[in-house]
Amino acid sequence: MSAPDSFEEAGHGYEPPALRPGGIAARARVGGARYLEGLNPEQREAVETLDGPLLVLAGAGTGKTRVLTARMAHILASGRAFPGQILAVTFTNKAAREMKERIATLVGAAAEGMPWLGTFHAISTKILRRHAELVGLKSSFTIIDTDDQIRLLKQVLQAENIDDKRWPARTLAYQIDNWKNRGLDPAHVPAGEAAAFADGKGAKLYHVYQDRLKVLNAADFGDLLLESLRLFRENPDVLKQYQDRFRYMLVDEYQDTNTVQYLWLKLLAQGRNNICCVGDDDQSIYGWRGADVDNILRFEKDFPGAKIIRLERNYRSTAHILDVAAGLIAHNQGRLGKTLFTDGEKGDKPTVSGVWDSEEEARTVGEEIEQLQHKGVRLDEIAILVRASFQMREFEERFITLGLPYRVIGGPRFYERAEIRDALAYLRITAQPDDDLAFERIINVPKRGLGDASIQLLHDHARRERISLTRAARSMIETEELKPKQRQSLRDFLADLDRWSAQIEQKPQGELAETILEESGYTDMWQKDRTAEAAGRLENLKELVRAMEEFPSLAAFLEHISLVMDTDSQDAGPRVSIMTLHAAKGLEFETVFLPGWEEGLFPHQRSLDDQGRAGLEEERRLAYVGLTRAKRRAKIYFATNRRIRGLWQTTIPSRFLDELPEAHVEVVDSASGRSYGNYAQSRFANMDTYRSSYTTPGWQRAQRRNAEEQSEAKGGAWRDSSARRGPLTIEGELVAKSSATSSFDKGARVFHIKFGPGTVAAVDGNKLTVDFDKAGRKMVLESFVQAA
DNA sequence: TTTGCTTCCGTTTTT
DNA sequence: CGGAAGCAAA
Repeated sequence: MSAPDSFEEAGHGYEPPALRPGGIAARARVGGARYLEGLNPEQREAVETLDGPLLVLAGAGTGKTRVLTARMAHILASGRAFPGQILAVTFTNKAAREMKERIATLVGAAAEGMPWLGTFHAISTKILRRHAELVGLKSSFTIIDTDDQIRLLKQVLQAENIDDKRWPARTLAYQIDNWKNRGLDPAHVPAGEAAAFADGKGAKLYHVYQDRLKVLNAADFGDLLLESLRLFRENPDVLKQYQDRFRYMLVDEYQDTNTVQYLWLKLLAQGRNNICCVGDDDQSIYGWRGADVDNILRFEKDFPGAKIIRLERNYRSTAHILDVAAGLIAHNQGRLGKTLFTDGEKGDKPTVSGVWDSEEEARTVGEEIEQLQHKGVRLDEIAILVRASFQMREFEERFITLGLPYRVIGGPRFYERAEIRDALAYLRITAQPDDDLAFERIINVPKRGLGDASIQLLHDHARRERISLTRAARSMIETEELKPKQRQSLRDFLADLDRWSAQIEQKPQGELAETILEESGYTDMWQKDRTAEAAGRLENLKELVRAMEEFPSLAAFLEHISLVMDTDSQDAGPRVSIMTLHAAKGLEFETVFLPGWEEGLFPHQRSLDDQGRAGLEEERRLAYVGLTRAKRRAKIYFATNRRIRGLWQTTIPSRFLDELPEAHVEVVDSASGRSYGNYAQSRFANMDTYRSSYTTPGWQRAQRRNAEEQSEAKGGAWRDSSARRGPLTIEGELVAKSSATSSFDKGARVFHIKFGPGTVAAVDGNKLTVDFDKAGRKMVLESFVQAA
């Protein structure tokens, strides 16, 4: 990022001609612009209102992205700005990418570049790199993630002699993030909060941490925003440059902005005052990570003269679904107010079913999906949206048994996986020998006999001499401080490093990465590992190398990796999606299953305890988000019993169920024909009808189950618990259907995607009982394993 | 330095 | 109950 790019010359202080013959403007203008076609009046107004602050309140499924992209096309086509003069911010890379693609289709290559379309973080980074020295960084600064952040904080705590048991680094990291989200640097932390951590040392630690980051020439995610805000505040001339430059600003998902982001936007908008924010207060579900709904609620006050346009015409869901969602969200108080409608069909009423427990819930959902499948519904049009990820397991297990293809969305991102982070650390340390965090991460991975003790010595030396760990290592292999074995090991490692860095210019980065991973013994380490995940990890490493090849150089790759690397591995074939409600925002499915609508789980107890009414309202918005994902069918479930932390607990139907407008909801019995939880009871909130948990069938069953499970192998318990439940269709069906004989014999070695390698213990038609090396005994369908 | 055992804790997650 | 993290013993 050293070469000054086109910033200085491109459009700085230069007015683009209103219309340029032969340019985009002329092309798009002919016969009423193409990008305006098919917009409804409100959407069109939102696209054409270019001057002054504008808030577009875009309900779920009302064509928000369409408006944003059309608006950009309009700005470009009308010659009001060059691509480089539009600032367009999103929260995720995915959103940014989608927007880029859609603009490209609208206006063709003209939008190429759109250099300032990106995430808050990507754009701040870009700005920060240009003026890094003004905030005490070098433009090549490293962006560290949460993991590095915590390790660094541990060191800080240690250096300050603070017991990291009583005051965990995680908590401090959380606190610092929190401050950064609110735009507070160490000097501005409120005294009360500063005192709350480590007996008043909170602010001091924050300060020390920031200093350490500067020494390491590093910034954490929070810094990207906070430091660029500081840059603007302390350097009015720099701010002015950007204010002049950005003739038009667009902000996606404005309800998710936190305080720094808000302040940052506000500063920039003071230039041209053409800021358009798009969002939906009813879909604000990230309060717990700093998003401040008030930002959107306050818009008119913050930006005087602001215009508000509501998009309420919904193009996604049927009327009943919208009515149910509307009825629910109407229970929230702090909202701008907006009611979705559709001219489309009424459709099916969303259903609410009570089931006995989570097992029956998974079974019922599984059966319904199979029925839908028979009706011709594609599996990738079906999603299961849960409140908490532990709910996923039961569905996964059920689907494995059924042989129903599914995919779990979410989970650790690609670049957060240990193996990827390790590989990146190797690359970082090769490219930038002074990257202490990278050094520390991999110095003993794979094991080189350089454990905590040796690292501590290195640290001491580095600190004493004020040099990086790599340099410290170089000088320490010349001394007697380390034991001979360690010294040799370290010497070898440094030799490796030198050899690798010498090849940076010679080899394409992909090849270099392969070499490094080979020679360091890293690949080897995983090849020797026989756990279930090892194969996947090696696969991920290959994917990393493949991804690297897309970049022009190793440095370019490293610069982008921390912000842009995505997890999207598009595995083929239609599958049911399982994900959290949070992960579902922005997506849509024909059919949506919404299990676990019970008090305590949804709304989540923690949310209620910590946030009170605000928490409840956010949970309700989450429910709203869930419902509005459905195009045609929404199916809600609640279980009467749920196992939480190993204990069976009797649960109460969620209050949200009572809030659904009765006229638009269908209450159905569970598939087993027995409706355990009585929805009618919950409607009138008669909690007394629930017997004490000591006498409920669930508790008693749990007692029996626990007793039995202790004396049984896992596989046996599985079989047994089904038998105990009376007639269980699934097992009978599967066995009956399987006239085919398995191609595996008892004793065969097999490999399962989820459970890893194992040995076949028994064969029953197309069902195998397998003793997995790691996961224990499981019954699986033959089609789910491969010969190993 | 590494291992196996104990303890603790338990919602959501982008960058 | 199950996973992660931390800690004492080999």
